[in-house]
Amino acid sequence: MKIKVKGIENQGARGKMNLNERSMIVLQSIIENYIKNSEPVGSRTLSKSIGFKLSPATIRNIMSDLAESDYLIQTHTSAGRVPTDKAYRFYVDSLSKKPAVPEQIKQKLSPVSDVQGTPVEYILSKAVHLLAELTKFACVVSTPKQSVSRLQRIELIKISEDRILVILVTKAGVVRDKIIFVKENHSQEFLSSVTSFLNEEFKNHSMQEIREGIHQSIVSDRHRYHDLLAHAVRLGKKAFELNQPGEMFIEGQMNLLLDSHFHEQSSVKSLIDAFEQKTAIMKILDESMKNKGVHIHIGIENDYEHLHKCSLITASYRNKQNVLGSIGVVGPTSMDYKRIISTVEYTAKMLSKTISEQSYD
Amino acid sequence: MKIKVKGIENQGARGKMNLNERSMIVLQSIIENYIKNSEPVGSRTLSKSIGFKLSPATIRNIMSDLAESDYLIQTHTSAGRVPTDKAYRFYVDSLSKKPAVPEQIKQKLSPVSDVQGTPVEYILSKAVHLLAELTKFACVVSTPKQSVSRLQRIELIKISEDRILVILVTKAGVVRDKIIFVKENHSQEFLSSVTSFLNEEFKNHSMQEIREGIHQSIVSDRHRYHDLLAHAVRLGKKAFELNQPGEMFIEGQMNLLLDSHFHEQSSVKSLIDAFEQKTAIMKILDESMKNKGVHIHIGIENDYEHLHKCSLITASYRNKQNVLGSIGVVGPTSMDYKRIISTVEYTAKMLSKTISEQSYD
DNA sequence: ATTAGCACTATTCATTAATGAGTGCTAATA
DNA sequence: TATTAGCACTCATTAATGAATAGTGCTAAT
Repeated sequence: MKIKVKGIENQGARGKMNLNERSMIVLQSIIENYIKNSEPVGSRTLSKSIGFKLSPATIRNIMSDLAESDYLIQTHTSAGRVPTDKAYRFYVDSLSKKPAVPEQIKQKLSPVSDVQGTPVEYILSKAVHLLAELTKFACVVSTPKQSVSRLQRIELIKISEDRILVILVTKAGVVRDKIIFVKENHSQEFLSSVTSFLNEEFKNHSMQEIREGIHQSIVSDRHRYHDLLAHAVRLGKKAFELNQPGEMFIEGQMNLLLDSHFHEQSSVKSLIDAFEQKTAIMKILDESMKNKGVHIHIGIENDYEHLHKCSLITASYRNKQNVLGSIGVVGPTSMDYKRIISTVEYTAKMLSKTISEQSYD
Repeated sequence: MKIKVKGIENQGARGKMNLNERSMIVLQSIIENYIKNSEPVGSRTLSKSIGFKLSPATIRNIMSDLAESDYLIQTHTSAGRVPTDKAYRFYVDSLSKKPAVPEQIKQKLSPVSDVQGTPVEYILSKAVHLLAELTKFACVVSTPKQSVSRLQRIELIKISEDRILVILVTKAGVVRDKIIFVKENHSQEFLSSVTSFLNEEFKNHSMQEIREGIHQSIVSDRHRYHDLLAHAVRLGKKAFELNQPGEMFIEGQMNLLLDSHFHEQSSVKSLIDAFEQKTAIMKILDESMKNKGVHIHIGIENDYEHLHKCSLITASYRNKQNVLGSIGVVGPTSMDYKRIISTVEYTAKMLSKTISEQSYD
């Protein structure tokens, strides 16, 4: 069987040519082979594993072209070829139809919905744990951003003479508590009044809005004429002050060490650094909240240098109202993108579903 | 200079002899040498590094005896000798005077007290993070056990028709929340009454006591005559039900990989397993709460097989009233015990101090 | 009891050679 | 003109060898 090649803009100069259909198939085949075996793939192997008949020599020519266009590299002269990040990018972009999530994976992730009714943090940690188990890579999940979520309820509880416990419950079902210190010794009855006032005033508003609203209340002077209001505003300001930075749960870091890629290369130190200062990964997760669907960051595409040997697959999770956070996988650039992408996507979906059902809107 | 040897029960048979003073010094010297350089130590090296004059040959004799008594092993015939777990046990037991904590370490741990006023979990994570940074090993800390801590306050908040948010504040300053599902649609006023009742009834009692107390209330039938009481008991039972298993924070797992010992031996897999199913380490932390002071588990002494190449140094932390949890270090058996022990001890002390000051008794 | 001396042993390191997987190029072929 | 067979060449990997080294154990002398 011969394959008809419709060269798309196949200009003379090889180095600059676009990929024709056949070389695309060859490239895909190389990539999938490499993903599977983690070993440079040579023309002979490929000639066998590829769907149609093509001699090693011909394949060598194609591979040579692909190498010239930076889709492949050789570790040394007599070695097979290895896909570059550019190749992986091509590969994931050409994955048009997402494969159905295997029943087995669905089943392994089902415990996520079992923990419905528990604190959101617990659901998240369950999800990220299972994801790590399934993918055998490191997995991360960011806790719901406080600023976007909207207030379901605030409660002020007197704990001691100078301490008040503030409980914030958001529509997403997230409970945050913190202790604020006050100079005046308020009675619990008084705090109850303030609580009622704050709830009436701010329920259903986002934390962001509330902070701004309170700021305005302070700027306006209507509260000067009302003692309760004045105190409510002052306490509220403290209560709603954002002090907890966004958190992130990490699971399965150690998985990466079993992966041959990280084991051989001495990029272990890099990985350690990457997870040590979590900011870079956190940033990618935050970014992922801005758009729907699965996000893919391949190797060199990452801003942070220590992640240059890694790919990140992320997807945001949400309740009915808002995007809350994201969950993702950190693995080698040669990961099985098909599988990981669909798994992450499905996990995010499960997470969204579970959290939505215990949200309050 | 010659060293007079007062042999303590130096019976003829070498294999069964106790350690005389000189061989003790030699053993200590070997251990400290090995801890420092991670390399088998030979008679020649030792002859130089030891405090007093002794020829390599003599030292060889001593070492031979020590090897026969299972304090040392050789990796092969022509290698120096390496301390066994038994040797490390001897070593830590003979560390009578704990060295003062270096000012530098104190300084690096000072941020622990800076986070006073934040949730206990945050203080814990700060402490364990710093400990990992200081020791360069993996560190763990268990969150306060709910059962032992005593109730400062309970609050029931109506969230939706069938959901009630329960907030438990313990004397230790730990806030726990959970959502319980109910069939009846209670009004918030009613919940407030129940709240008052529960607070009056159970404040200052340990969770354990409360659970038992409520059980008794149910067994007795006095509540049958009182509607509020009946509901209070029913809600309280749900509210105080223990559903969150003890948690544990882990930091610096990756540090272990940089350690030459784990790198060379392929015991990495074991370590991964150990941290994967956290129960074994959790059990050791729990155990550590039962007695005061620093606890040391050396290699083979650990029940859990995957920890046979590790030593664990743990210490409990507490508030004024109760032991709350423990913090610890997981490292290679050849860790610098002196330094690690004093660091863990000091960290636990800092933790206790910081948490005590924001406890409510 | 201690030590010097010496034979012995096992690791480590560098060198060498053989093997093999894979390429690039050229000439033959369909 | 596209494909293929054939061959020379390259480089990593492996095994084998031998020299250097660090260490011990034993024995005889001090």
